[in-house]
Amino acid sequence: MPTTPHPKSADRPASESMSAGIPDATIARLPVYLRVLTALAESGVATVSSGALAKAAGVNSAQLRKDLSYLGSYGTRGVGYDVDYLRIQIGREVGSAHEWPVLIVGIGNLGTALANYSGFYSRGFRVVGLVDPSPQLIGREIHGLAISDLADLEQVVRGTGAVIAVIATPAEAAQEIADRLVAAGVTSILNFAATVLAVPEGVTVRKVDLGQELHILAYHEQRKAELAGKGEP
Amino acid sequence: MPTTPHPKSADRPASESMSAGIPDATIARLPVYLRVLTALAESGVATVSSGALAKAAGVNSAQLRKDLSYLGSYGTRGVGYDVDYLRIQIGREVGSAHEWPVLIVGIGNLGTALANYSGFYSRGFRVVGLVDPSPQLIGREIHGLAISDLADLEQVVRGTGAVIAVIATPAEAAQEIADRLVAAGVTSILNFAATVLAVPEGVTVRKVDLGQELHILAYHEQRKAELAGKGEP
DNA sequence: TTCTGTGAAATCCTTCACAGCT
DNA sequence: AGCTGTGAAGGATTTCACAGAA
Repeated sequence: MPTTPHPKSADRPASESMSAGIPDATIARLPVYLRVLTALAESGVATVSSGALAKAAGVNSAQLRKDLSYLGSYGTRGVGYDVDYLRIQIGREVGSAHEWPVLIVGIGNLGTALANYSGFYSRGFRVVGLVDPSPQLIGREIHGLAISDLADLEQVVRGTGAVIAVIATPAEAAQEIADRLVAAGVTSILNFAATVLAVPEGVTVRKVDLGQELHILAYHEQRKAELAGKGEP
Repeated sequence: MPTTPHPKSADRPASESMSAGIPDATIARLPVYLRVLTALAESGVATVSSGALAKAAGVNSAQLRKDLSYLGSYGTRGVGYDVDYLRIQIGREVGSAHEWPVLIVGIGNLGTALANYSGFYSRGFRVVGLVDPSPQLIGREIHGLAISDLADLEQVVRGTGAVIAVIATPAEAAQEIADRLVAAGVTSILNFAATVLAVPEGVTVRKVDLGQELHILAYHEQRKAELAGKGEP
C-alpha cells in the first residue's frame, strides 16, 4: 500500500459505539468496489455475487465478503448483493454521501492534472480552491475556478470551509504550507511532495510518492532478472 | 500502502541465493530512506543513528533497523550508520544502480506532469518514450523527447528497450494498452487509470488511484466528525 | 555506555472453510 | 443448491526488548 505515516500510536479511540473500526486496508478497497458497482449499474445489472464482484475488483471473494461484512449484512444468501443498494451503503460509509470540499495547493503540472481529474467530482469531491504563488498563474481559471495567491491561503481555506487539502508543490515548500493549512483548519492532507510532513495529532496525512512507486517496480524487475539468471524450473 | 494487486500466490522463488526475500513493505520504504540520506549527505552529515534516520523518515526506529537488516549489517554498534556507505547499499538494492528506461503512455495532464517530474531522473529512471493517440500531441516535445503515435507503441517499446511503462490514459483504454505493452515485452506497469488490469503471470502491476487516496482521507474525516459528536476524554 | 541487529511477542490482514439463510 | 457471513487458521508486518559489538 502507499506508504502512509499512519496515525501512529494513537490511544485506543475510547468510545466504540456502532460503526467503528473498519480496517484501513478495507476502506482502501471500498472505492474500488464502488467503481465496479457503478459500472455494473450502468450495464443494467441488478444483482451480483461476491465471486463476480471480487473478480471485477481484482480481489479474493472471501476478502470481499469480509470487507462488506464490516459495513453490515447487505447481501442475500443464495442470491448475492443488490447492486444499487450496496452502492448506496458503501457510498455512505466511504464518505461520499458528504460532498467534500477540497483545496489544491501548487498548480504546476501535477496540480493542474489533479484540478482536471474528473474522478474527484464523480466521487463526491469538489475542488473548491486552487492556490499557487506564481504571478503568471494567479487569476487563471481551471474549469471556471480562479487560482488564488498563496499569500491568501488562510482566507481561501476559511472561505471555502475545506478540511481536505492536496499539496502538489516542490518538497521544499511542503512543510510550511502544511503548517499554514493546519493552522487554518485543514485536518486531512494528501501529500504529493517528496517529503515527510510533520503534523499535529489529529491531522491525517497520506503520502503519494510517484518515484517511490516506480522504485518498487524496479525492484521487482531486478529480482526477475536475477531469477532468470539461474535455471528456471 | 497503495492498493496493489500483488504478485498473488507466487511459488516460493526457489533459489534463495544471497540477497533474496525482502518484504514488499520494506522495499516500499527504502526510497524514503534514500531520500533522507541524500539530504543528510548534502548537509554534510557523515554518520546518523537509527533513531535520527527513523524520525526523519517518519517511521519507528526498530522498524528502520529491521528494514536495514534485510540488506545486511551496514551499521556500527555504538555509533550508527555511515551516510554515504548506506546510501550506496540501499541504492544498489533498490535498483537505481541500473538506469531504468521508462515509457509513458497517455500524455494528458497527468502524463505531462509525469514526463516533467524531475524525481524520476534523479532516482535512476529515464523517460525514454512518450506515447499518445492524439494528432495534436504527436510530434510535440517534452524535454526534447517527441511524443510518438500510439499506433507505433510496439516499435517504441522495442526501440527503447523499456520494460517499465506508466499508463496514464482514461480507464477505457488502459486494458488494451496493457495487453499491447506486455506483448511487446514490458513486464512492469504503473497504472494510474481507474481500472483493474488483467496481466499474465510474471508481469507486475502497481496501481495508483488518486481518487482512492482522497476517499481514505474522507473516511478519516468522517470518523473524526463522528467522534467529535460524543464527548472527548 | 551507546546504539545496532534480531529473536520473540503483538498486531494487523488475508484466506480458509463451513454453518446458516433463501 | 447456491451464496452470504464469519469464526478460526495462517501470513505478513510492526513493535518490543535485550544481547552484543564498538
